[in-house]
Amino acid sequence: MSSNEKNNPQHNSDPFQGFNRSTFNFFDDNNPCIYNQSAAPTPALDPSYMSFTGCLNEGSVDYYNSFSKAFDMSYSSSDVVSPMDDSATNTKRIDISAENSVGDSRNLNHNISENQSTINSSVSCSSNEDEDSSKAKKGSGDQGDDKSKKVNKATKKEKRQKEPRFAFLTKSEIDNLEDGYRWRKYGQKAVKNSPFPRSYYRCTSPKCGVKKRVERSFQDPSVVITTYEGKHDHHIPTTLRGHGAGVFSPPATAMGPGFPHEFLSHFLPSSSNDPSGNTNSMQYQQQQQLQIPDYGLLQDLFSPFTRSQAP
DNA sequence: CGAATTTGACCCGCGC
DNA sequence: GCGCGGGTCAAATTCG
Repeated sequence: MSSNEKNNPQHNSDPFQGFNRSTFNFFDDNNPCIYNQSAAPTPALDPSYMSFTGCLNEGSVDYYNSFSKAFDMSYSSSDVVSPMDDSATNTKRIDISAENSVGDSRNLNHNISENQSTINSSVSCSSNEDEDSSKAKKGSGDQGDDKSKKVNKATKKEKRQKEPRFAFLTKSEIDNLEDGYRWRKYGQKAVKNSPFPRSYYRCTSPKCGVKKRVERSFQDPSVVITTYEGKHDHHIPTTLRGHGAGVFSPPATAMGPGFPHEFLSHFLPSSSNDPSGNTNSMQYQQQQQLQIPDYGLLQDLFSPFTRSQAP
């Protein structure tokens, strides 16, 4: 929590406040995609930016395939995510290992510093089985006085599956960006070489093991690095308390473009787990929307998601 | 008073 | 083997 967030009137009154001038890039190593979301149209006209649609056209693979790959976890554990090497975006290629994709902000900051006008976000797709299974279950439970916990952890270790990981660089004044899901903070750590701490959040939904890490770039404090890990097995809660409640349904549609975190969050629930069975249609809608070669129409991009989430 | 956050301690992996 | 850094836990604290 940071009391800062809680005391932040913007955060309380308008969860989208911080998103208005956000720039999101997401891509994988095969299909660099940048989605520039900005209230001001200027950045979209900046040649250094690639529009979302342009991104789709540019890449040989449609964006859905891109994300499919991401969720299919075709990468190996210590894979290197090479976000992009695209002169059109004036961005240098950097290699971000799964471990460092977000954890090591030095790489990210390096990337940022290479081009302050283009914020690169890595959708780092990594099979973190080893990392997750080993690291997810540590701490006091292993302290010898509770063997049952130890057993549970071992069990969980076996069950633990590969978790996709997605990192975003988001230009926002708000650290904890609202994405429609409810998160509980379970830790905070100082980041080496950075004055800004890294916060660890876990989805509050039962049985949903999705985690996210939030940290701020020390070289560009306006950039928030958010890493999602895992897939939500549920829809965005509609009973969010406070600022979250009801934000994403009608308002998002009315407001135009939704927040890309929300956008991505709709990818997170696996289709097989979707009880409503309409995921495919959603994906279809997404693809259809994305075919529109007009940046302005991106305002409609997220509407289908928002509508479909209504219970 | 329940829920969420804070924070120090702890564990583990990795590099040296 | 040791130290460092990342990640997690859980008691204490704060908040609504």
